[in-house]
Amino acid sequence: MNDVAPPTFCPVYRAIGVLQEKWVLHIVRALLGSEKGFNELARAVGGCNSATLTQRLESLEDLGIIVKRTEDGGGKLARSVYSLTPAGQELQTVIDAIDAWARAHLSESEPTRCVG
Amino acid sequence: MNDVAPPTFCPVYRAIGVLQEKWVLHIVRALLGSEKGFNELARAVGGCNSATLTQRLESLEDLGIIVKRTEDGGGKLARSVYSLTPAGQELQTVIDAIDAWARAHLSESEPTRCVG
DNA sequence: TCAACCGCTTTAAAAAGTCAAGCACTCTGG
DNA sequence: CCAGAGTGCTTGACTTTTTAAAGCGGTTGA
Repeated sequence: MNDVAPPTFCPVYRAIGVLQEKWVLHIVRALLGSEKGFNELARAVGGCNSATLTQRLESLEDLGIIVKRTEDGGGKLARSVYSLTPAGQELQTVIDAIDAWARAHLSESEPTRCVG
Repeated sequence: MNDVAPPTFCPVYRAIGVLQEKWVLHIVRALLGSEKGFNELARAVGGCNSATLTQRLESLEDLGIIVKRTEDGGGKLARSVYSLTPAGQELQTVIDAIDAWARAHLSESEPTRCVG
């Protein structure tokens, strides 16, 4: 009846809350390679639709994980470029950990047609 | 016109797909401390409802990340106990990476009322 | 001019998650 | 003995999130 107060309310909890949002890790991973434009990023992520992507990009920017830069490519056409902040780049360690785990435990019984 | 085939279709991609499901990382984190019963786990995770929890637990078991053991506590009352498989325990590295990142980049401007 | 790219936004529908209640059962305390 | 609280879930209705598909204003290239 008496609800127990959230037992552990630390940064980790918040971080998990951020990173488990759909597409977030994919976005970060795509951006770790190189900065990208909107559609370019959408293609790299693979499967995320523009509405969701826009939203994720906004909240990730609010969190200081990515930056949006609008570059006036010489003349008219303004291109938006998304890239990781230093904080975002440090998520590399997280991706690496996932990568290592995945190779060790996920590549066994699955199709895993890993191109490249 | 020609749709590009999924560029990277590797274990990592799958792993991210698994780990970004809502509550999954919380569940793993809770279970890293010690094995737990259903309601106990629900409380440790904090905020996940039973329907979702049941579902996550099932898929995590299918993936070989957790095991469900039904122990006949001496007499009648059968208690379900969930614990991590070796594969699941190795997610510790992922949680650690998130933890480290969170402490470095998430504890700055936020309330972060970390009890304990 | 027309088709194809850019970066998005909109709208409606589908999928996912949540709340609250309840079931069947056991164990504890007055 | 029997209410009350605990166990592990399931169910159904409701809300939130994600989705596909289309579209818009603009540019570039054939």
